[in-house]
Amino acid sequence: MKGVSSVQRDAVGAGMVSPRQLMASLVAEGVLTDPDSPRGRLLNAAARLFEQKGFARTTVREIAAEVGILSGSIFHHFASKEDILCSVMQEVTVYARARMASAVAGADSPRERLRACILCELEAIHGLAVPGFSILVAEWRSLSADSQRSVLRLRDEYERIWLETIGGADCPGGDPALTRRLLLGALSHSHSWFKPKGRGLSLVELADRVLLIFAPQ
Amino acid sequence: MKGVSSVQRDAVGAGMVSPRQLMASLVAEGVLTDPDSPRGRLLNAAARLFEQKGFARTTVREIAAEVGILSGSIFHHFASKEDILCSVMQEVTVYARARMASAVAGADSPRERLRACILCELEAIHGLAVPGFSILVAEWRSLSADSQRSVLRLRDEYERIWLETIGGADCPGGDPALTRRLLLGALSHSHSWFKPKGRGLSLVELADRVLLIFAPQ
DNA sequence: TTGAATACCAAGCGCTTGCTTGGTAGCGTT
DNA sequence: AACGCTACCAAGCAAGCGCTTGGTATTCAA
Repeated sequence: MKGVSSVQRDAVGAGMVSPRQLMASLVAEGVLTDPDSPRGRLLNAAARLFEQKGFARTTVREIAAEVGILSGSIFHHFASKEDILCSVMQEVTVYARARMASAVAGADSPRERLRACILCELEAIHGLAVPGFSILVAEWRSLSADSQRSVLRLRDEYERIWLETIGGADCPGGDPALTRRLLLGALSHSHSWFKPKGRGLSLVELADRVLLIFAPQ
Repeated sequence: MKGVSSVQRDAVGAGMVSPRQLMASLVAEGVLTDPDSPRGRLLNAAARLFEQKGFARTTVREIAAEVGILSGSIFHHFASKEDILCSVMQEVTVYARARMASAVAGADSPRERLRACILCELEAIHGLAVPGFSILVAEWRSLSADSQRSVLRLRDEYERIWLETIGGADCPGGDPALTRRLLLGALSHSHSWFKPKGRGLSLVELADRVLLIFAPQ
């Protein structure tokens, strides 16, 4: 059981399986691409670039260069550039869903579960836990309608966890779907202003502030 | 005084100057481009296209075709494609700022002022009042650092109004800057899910729900 | 030993892109 | 009548793009 005694854990993961363990089991299940395979390395490089510069401003030549191959060789692994984006989003969604399920499972009270959801998504958005997560919101329009559907299908359970958690906590308004949408907007926008370094808020503090607004005690 | 008796007003504008009047006075001041001039028509067409398909997926040929000229002729009005985006953002910011100032001036209590801000921004985001507003958030990264600065300078007063209004209402947390950031995220994300038609929420109802969360009575 | 599969290279095709250049038509001023 | 200004056209350039094609090295099972 290597990796269990890993020193650094992210805040949500305390008491849960390690990120590495989680990913390894998902790879073993066959629902996630092995990050050490050629395809996996391409997906990671693409995710990083899409997050940094956006989909349209990233070229296949850059993605290829990032893993040390020529641009044409990419198309032995993906049908098109959009296929790369779609695959990145699918992988990110699968991993984020597993992480979210694990996060709420480790929380006891309804309010603690909501806190775990918020923190889990914040960590995903800021690349601490799920590299490429912010692409899901930022580059949604770059995806064809068909690809959008394929990602949405994977995202369903992720959102179901959210809705049940919000429904369990007593949030004002009594409309979990609306609360979720406002929360998603508020949290994902933090990607463009939150700086973890410095004397400002930490991610955990931010999560608590958000919790205080959306589920006042 | 043509246009004053305009039948349709947006919700925030009740009792205020009409959108046409406001824009006309800003044009007269020289801070806004006349929408009937060649440059103004190009800016409007570009704003519409950037909003629909995004900056990167819009070509200068499409913008030109929208106003019935050839692509090369665009560059007698703008230095580059990015200059078009920057100009759109500047114009949008100037107009939105004037509208926001007018909105809070028409509200009496601190809480009403916050409500007016929220509704005003919602109407802007959904293109009912300020076409192209959503570009400010969606395409921010498409702008060079210099252009970002030039837009930020114009945006300062807009954000100042927000911060003072939030500071005046008693929002939980006691951190107007954080509240503003969460609000901006929540409101601008509504662009991707809110459908005004149908039996769902209206924009005014949405504003009230948001107000209830961010400034509970 | 052969054959199939995987992963990649080398070269470049066809197309689109933002943008340039040189010239012209119309209009108002002097 | 001559000038200058604005607005635009016609044509196309250079660069960059996603992607294709034909071939090669390596691996591994039969």
